[in-house]
Amino acid sequence: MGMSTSTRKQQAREAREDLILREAQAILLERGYLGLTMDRIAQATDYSKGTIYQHFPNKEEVVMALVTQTSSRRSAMFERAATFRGRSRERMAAIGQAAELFVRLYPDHMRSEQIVRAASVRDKTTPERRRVLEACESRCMNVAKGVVRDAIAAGDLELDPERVPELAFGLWSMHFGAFNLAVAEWPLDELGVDDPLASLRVNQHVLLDGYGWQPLFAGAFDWDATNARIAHEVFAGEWARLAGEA
Amino acid sequence: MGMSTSTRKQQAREAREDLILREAQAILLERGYLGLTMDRIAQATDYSKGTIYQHFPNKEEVVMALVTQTSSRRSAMFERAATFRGRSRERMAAIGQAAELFVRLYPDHMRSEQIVRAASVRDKTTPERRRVLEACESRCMNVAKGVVRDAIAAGDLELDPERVPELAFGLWSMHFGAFNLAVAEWPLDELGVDDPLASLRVNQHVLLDGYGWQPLFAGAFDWDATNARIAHEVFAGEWARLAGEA
DNA sequence: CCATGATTTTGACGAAGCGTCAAAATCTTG
DNA sequence: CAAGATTTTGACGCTTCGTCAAAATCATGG
Repeated sequence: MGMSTSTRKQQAREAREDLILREAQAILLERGYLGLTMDRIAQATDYSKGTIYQHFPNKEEVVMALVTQTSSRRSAMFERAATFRGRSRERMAAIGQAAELFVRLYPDHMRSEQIVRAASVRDKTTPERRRVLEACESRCMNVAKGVVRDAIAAGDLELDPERVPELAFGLWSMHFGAFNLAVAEWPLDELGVDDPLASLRVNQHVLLDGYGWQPLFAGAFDWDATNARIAHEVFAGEWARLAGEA
Repeated sequence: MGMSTSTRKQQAREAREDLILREAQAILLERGYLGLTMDRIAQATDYSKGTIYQHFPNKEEVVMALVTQTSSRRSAMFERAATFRGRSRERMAAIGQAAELFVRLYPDHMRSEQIVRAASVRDKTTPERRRVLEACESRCMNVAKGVVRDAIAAGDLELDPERVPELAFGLWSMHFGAFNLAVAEWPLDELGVDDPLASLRVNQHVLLDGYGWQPLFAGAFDWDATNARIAHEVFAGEWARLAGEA
């Protein structure tokens, strides 16, 4: 058995895994989590159930794989956001824009992530794949923490370095909560919240103002211009795609 | 058929429903969401499956009922918190303490709520029971909004009344996110977040500082004293229970 | 090109849960 | 207490899961 054989097999395997995930994604989108079954995946991919099980030990793992795929895109967007040329707080604003853009591009991802996070579902997945997802989160968190540290170094923010994770966690929990509330079609408007994402945009800035991170949102700084610049210089492609889909 | 007969039947029915929910709660605690089955509930209650189905059309509704029960306790705690005698921002801090106390008293509730919020699960529940849950949320939200309005009226906070829901949503999303992240046993500590609830306590105050709500957290005010007073004057019973369980 | 052994694919199968419903049990009332 | 109304029961049909022996396909040396 030559190297080329092994490679060819490996490639075929990967191609098939891609196909499985593509079809699973489509089924998930069309019929929801409960409508996603291993039999249906098999049928859609024209493979037998046994073959699907060669790739994924259960459907939770399939969903986990989908979540992981998309999550790594988010990490990449965060990393790209942090490269924005501007003051530290503008770079953090870029990360915020990345996060919002992400949920708007992949609204169904949040729904899947919610499922995968539920304890009973997560218990059926392998630690290995969980690790991958944790790594994505870690990347996002590290990008954010890096920007905070840069802010301290640049003198834009006065904060004990010990408290950097705390600040990052504040942003994360606020985003996580708002996105999950926004995506679960709960009647938020009846509670007076017409546009949760808009509220989030403000609250995130208010939080950073609370930390005294310069330049303040409640100040003379032209944040509209910054947001426009971020959209143009970092996420032009994504915004175009979003506009195209709508 | 006299009135007493009807009443007796009604009472028996309610007693049975309580029993079902109690047993379901126990099973949920012990075996998780996927381990909760209608057959097991039937077995545990010594009724047949058909009888269980007389009360709940599926297990999603059972969980929904459990979530609703506990949620209404949270609403009550919020309402009690708002009665705290103090300045507006202290009263909001009392609500914060209520929220934290609640997750610590019922950590499993958050897990169930997470499941019930997932779209695929929620779709199987009746609109009627969803309404009940929404009503609980509405109560919580209204308590919070009331305190914010009081703050504006008292001059502790300068804010366009239009933006009251926005502020409330900021707190809600931050809490919701942090609680869900804390309760899903994800390795947050590896991301530098050792004590998510402690971080939340700070971040919630930082957010309100960002809004300029007096008296500020980052000021001379003695917040430790306020927290102790809240714990003692409003939630003495709950804290005792928490200490007893630990 | 074929034989042979390794590898992969298949789908039938047992187990488990769901929700239903006709029959059995129980209760009500004249 | 008899007859009719109501409630309870659990067996049944259906769906999904995950497995595994048999069939199909592939790799390799002659």
